[in-house]
Amino acid sequence: MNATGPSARPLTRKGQETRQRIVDAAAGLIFRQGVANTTIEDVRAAADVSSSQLYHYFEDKTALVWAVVDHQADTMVGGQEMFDFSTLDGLRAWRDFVIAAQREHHCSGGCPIGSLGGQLAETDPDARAHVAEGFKRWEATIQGGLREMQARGELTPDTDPATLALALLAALQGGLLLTQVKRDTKPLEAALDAMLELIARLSGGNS
Amino acid sequence: MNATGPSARPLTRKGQETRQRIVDAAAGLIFRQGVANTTIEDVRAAADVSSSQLYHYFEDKTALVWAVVDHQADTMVGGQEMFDFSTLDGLRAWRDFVIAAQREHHCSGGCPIGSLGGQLAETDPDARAHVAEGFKRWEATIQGGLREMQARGELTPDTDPATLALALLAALQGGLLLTQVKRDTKPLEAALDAMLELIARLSGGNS
DNA sequence: CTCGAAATGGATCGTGCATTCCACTCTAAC
DNA sequence: GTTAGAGTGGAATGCACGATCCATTTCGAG
Repeated sequence: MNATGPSARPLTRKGQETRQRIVDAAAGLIFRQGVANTTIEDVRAAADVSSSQLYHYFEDKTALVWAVVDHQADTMVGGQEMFDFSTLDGLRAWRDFVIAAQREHHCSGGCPIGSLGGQLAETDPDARAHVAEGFKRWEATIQGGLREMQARGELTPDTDPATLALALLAALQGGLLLTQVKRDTKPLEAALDAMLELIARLSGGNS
Repeated sequence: MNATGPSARPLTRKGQETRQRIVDAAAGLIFRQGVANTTIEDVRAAADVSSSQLYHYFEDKTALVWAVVDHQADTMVGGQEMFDFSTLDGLRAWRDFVIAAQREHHCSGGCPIGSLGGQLAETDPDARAHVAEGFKRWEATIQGGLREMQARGELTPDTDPATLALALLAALQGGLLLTQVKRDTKPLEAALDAMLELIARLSGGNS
């Protein structure tokens, strides 16, 4: 779950801090400008470290990217824990939150994990696996809520929570991508509302 | 809609062919390895041209990328014309086709336009606009079908075809992204099936 | 035929950027 | 307080890759 430095070197407290500073800086830059357009020099300057430190903590640029992927997955999945995916109101609150967040960013950047996936999937198989792992954890969170919902009888028994969670995550990712490209939250709203509408209908209501 | 060469130079037939060969080669390479990992030299070799020809037809690499974006949008939108988005059966046929296509590619590459959007949105504002334009045309196709469906009374009147088309496209994009990252068609299936289920329910049926 | 422009070939250049290296300093265990 | 290894600084290297240049051939209108 956490990319280690070259050959799992031991880290002092100070070392951990520096390493973290590097990952944070890299994550921010990569989110804003993409993987390919973020140079080691950019990261070096933003994290206020020397280039040797970068290579002290990370084998090379790809290793740093892996660490960023894991970091973003942690952040993203962690940030969803405050929401309740087991009620329609909880899902709606989440929907509102996601949309508001995009609006704040002026619809730029897309999904911190998803966009990494798109950039790395065909380039770096290991990174792709890291991203896939991140999505898996994310799905699990959503799935847990839906399963709970179903256990309470608020979701038709013939619905598969795993599949529905996957569909919801896909709608989110696609909505974020279109929103990023169009610089407009409408696609994200449309995608999430459509999925919530379906879930509402699957939970007995039908309007 | 079509990126022109440096200062709209006139093109002979042979010139058009060469230009097309370059765009085709670039599109293929970029689809397989991404924008950043496709070098001018790669394109040069694949298209079997000299580097001067590349710069004869395209101002620089970004201009070539724009042409590729337009080309992919044309291909994608054109390729959907054979489907009927105004009936549930037509939509299902489209669903099957898209999924089969992914399976053939071993789930790699994602959406030819969508993945470009993800890679270029924060890097090249002009390219982002080109991608947005492509999506707009794509939406229009889907929207047309849904509107027809509604005109026949097979879609509840309070449904907005534009919004639904956007949601469907988002589900497709997200499904393709997850499928690309996971190398498994399940996410794509889940996303499209969910949207089709919703559309089915919006067209009167409710199971 | 012929002349100007388009098309082509390929060598060359310049540099952005990942990576390496070595010298020096700090930390913490014993 | 000594020492081994972690941490830091910054200069130096090397090359991949985008871009330029110029010479040569082909095309097509008049």
